[in-house]
Amino acid sequence: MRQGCINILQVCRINIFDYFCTMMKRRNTATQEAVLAVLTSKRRAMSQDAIVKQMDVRADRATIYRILNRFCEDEIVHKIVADDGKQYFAVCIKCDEKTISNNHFHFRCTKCETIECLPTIVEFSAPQNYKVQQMNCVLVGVCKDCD
Amino acid sequence: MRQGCINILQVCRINIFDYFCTMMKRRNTATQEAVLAVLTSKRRAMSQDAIVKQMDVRADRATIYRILNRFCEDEIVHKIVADDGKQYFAVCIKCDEKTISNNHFHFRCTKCETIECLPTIVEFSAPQNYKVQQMNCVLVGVCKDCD
DNA sequence: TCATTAATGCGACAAGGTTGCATTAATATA
DNA sequence: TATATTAATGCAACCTTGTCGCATTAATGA
Ligand SMILES: [Mn+2]
Ligand SMILES: [Mn+2]
Ligand SMILES: [Zn+2]
Ligand SMILES: [Zn+2]
Repeated sequence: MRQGCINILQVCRINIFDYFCTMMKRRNTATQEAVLAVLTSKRRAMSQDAIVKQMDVRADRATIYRILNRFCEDEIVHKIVADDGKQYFAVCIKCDEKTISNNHFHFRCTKCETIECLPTIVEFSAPQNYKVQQMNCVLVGVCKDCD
Repeated sequence: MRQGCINILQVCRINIFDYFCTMMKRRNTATQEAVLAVLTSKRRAMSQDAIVKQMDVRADRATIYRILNRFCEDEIVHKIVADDGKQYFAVCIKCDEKTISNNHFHFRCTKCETIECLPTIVEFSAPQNYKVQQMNCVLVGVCKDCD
């Protein structure tokens, strides 16, 4: 990866956490910063246990969940429930060239067991008088790196 | 509902269970028939506990799950994991005028708390070299009956 | 420096689902 | 019909994921 990219990512990460602390009036704690750091560096949808494994700071399970739910409330992270019934969390990337909103497909690779946000918007025509407020769409298969 | 419809549904249900017993070489048991009867009569995606509540025969939780997974193996039922992380099961309807395959959206109504199969096929264009084998797509909102 | 209270750790808990194992009963065959 | 085979079941134990209450810690503002 080019140096430029790393810088952009790092600036981005700092900005998100900064936004979280100042705009959302959250306290600056090592654990919260570490969780966000993992999510932004991996750029994948990750489960609680996967996140903990990547963290340098130790933290309780309940705390991690509380942090993740806080991130969701503040809309810097979104939650996906995969077909294994587990919750996965991914940063809402806004510093990228293309903004990825919440209405996109997710892809679970059965080989590398990762879940990623696809830049593919979910298109549908719901039947008459159905009001769609959220969606949770996961495609399952083999990703480009595993085939 | 017209008498004709009921007849068609009942014939259909008998045929599915008959198919299950003869073609799939499964034994004819009251519990299996009861589970399938609930699913075909409700025509909704139902969770294990919702199914049990509708059953006249009593059966163990583990047994119900084993039956449902057996139905999935034999492809007379399909499984959806909703955004509450729970598994829901729905008959694969083939006796209807329009066949509903597995590649359709599901809709969870937050008011009546039901999950139904929509006749809306999931359309998407996965990125280059991604192989999609299954999907689990749930739209969440308010259904036509609740608004 | 101190007061406020958000954030954390710990334990307990619940829900959902699976598995092992003994028992029951559906089916095929004699 | 009687018997053997083994699929299906019931029960208990277990695991995983996620949440909650409560005491404690520490970030923040005054
Ligand atoms: Mn996403
Ligand atoms: Mn369906
Ligand atoms: Zn992969
Ligand atoms: Zn409804």
